Amino acid sequence: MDNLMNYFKLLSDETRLRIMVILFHGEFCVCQLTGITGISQPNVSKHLARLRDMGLVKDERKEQYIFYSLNIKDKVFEDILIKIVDNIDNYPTLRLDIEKSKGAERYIELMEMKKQG
Amino acid sequence: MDNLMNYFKLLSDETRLRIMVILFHGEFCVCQLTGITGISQPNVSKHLARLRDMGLVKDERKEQYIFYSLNIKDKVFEDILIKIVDNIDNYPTLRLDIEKSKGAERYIELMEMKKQG
DNA sequence: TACCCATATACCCATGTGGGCATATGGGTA
DNA sequence: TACCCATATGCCCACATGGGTATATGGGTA
Repeated sequence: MDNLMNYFKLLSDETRLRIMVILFHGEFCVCQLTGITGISQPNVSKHLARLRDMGLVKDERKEQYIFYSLNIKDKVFEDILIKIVDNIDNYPTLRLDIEKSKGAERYIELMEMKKQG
Repeated sequence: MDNLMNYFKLLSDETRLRIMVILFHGEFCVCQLTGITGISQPNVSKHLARLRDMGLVKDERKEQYIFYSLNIKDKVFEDILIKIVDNIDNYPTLRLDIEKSKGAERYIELMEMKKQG
C-alpha cells in the first residue's frame, strides 16, 4: 500500500503530473520539458529526480542532452495513468502540454541556435 | 486538473485511502470506522470532513450514529478506486480492513454494551 | 431544562513540501 | 588541460499537513 500511496503523492503535484503525462507520449530531455511546461529547469530536474528515485522514469544521455522516459512496472499505476490520458480532454493544461510536446524538437533547435549566436 | 490533483492528494494519505476503500464496500458510522481501522476518533472525523468537503462522501444521521457513504460523481476518480479495489490482494492493510468491515455491527454492539455497563 | 453520548472542532507540535536562486557537476570538445 | 553547456544539487523560505489531546457541539431522552 505504501507504493500505492507514493504513486498518488507523486501525481498530486501539478509539476509531476504534467511531466508524467508528457512522458507518456514519448521521451524528452530536460530542456524540452522546461520549454513545453514553462517550469524552471531546476524544478523540472528536481521532480525528475524524485520520479527516477521512485523507479517510474529512466534517463539516457544522448550527446549533450539527457532524455527521460517512463519506466512503469506497476500495472495498477500504469492503468491509472492510462485512465488520465484517455480523458485528457477533461484537463486543458495536460492537453496543451501534449500539443506542445508534438513540436518539442523546437526547444532543442532553440538551444543549438543560442550556441551559434 | 485541480480536481484530479485533489483526488490524488486525498488518496496519498493512508487514513483517507483506507476510509475510502472501506466505504466502497458499504456505509459505516464513525465509531465503526474507528473500530475497523484502529485510528483515533478525532482523526477519522477530520478526514471524513475533508472527504465530505471535497464532495466524495456524504453523511446521514441514523438515531445516534452518523453514517458515511461514498458519493463519487467523477468517472475517472471512480475508475481509479475500482482499480484499487479490484487489486485489493496487493494491499494487505486494505484487505484486512475489508475483512473486518464485514463484522462492523460488532463495533456498534460494543457501544451499546458500554452504555448498559 | 439538564444530561448523555457520538461526533466535530481547536489548538499545538513536528514534519514534509514546493519553488527560487545560486552554484556544483560532469561529459564533450578544443 | 581548460572551457562550455545541459543538467543536478544545496540552501532557503513560506506554507501545508497529519496526529494527539482536550474540548465543543448538538440531537435525543428524561
